[in-house]
Amino acid sequence: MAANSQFSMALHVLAYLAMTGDENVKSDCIAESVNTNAVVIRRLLGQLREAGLVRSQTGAAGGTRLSRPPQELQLCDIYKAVCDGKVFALHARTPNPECPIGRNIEAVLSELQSAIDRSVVERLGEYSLADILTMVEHNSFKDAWSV
Amino acid sequence: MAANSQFSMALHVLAYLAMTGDENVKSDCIAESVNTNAVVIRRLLGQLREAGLVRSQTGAAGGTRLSRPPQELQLCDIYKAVCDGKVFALHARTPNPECPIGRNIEAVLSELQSAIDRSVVERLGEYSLADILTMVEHNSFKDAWSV
DNA sequence: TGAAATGTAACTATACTTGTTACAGATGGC
DNA sequence: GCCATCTGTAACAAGTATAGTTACATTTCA
Repeated sequence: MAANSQFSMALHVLAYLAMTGDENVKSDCIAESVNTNAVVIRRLLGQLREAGLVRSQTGAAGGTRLSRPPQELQLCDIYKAVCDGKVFALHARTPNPECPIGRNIEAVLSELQSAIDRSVVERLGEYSLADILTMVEHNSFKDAWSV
Repeated sequence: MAANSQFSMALHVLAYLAMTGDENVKSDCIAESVNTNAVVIRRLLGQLREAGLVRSQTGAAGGTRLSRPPQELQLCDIYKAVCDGKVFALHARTPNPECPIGRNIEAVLSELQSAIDRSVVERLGEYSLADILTMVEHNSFKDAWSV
């Protein structure tokens, strides 16, 4: 229970909603598919809702559905909705400013961090939720992720 | 104290070793620059040594130095030496195999994970430790990381 | 009004990272 | 040979993030 599986769960949840189409889906149903607790799902849906990716209704007959068709949901939007988007972290403590390296390394690392994070987002932007759904339904992912 | 700053520390340490050149550097000196404990540095150096990026000598007058010139140390090698290289994690629990999504999503996510991780490594492979040292020394990182 | 759903707070268990102390082993200088 | 000095590593503490769980207020429809 350590690394961040939020993105994986989010894709699972959204693929499920894409499959069910334009109807309210209960968090219990999703939780059963993901094999976790319904509250975990509702927490995740909360982030997706904030990002405008899904809509929810409270009350009886309530539930959640996609706010846009799967073709219009890019993976980078999903990633940004549930992750902080940092591939690596900067120093925990600020380095020694009296050292020539320590004085300047943070600025350089920060730029590098931005560049790497940006490349991840760009790569994820090449695919939509519809692509994921297609691959899941056909179970044919071979050759799908162009190298 | 949560996210992984190993890669940042590794770049700092290696930049320091690149600056000092071909001499044995004590973990105490590096620790002072990074602003942490010498044991933390020695632990990190252990991983870099396993990956063949540095050499160490025990005993008095011992220390650590680069095993190759900075131009030949690619950032992707450093990344792979100290990180597991996963931008995101897969499900904590295996999804429900009786659900059409749950049954196939893991394979698709695994492929996606590989593709994203690969793109990070490729991006990091565009730079060497010498590039980092140059940027740190000149403190001119603007425009350095081509978008 | 009541059943059924969401939204959210609170708590626990687990695991990872970092920092720290302690000490065995290696090495070079005297 | 002895000793100061360094590495390598085990062991432990502290802080923090994720995930799982229980509980409950709130909303909504029939």
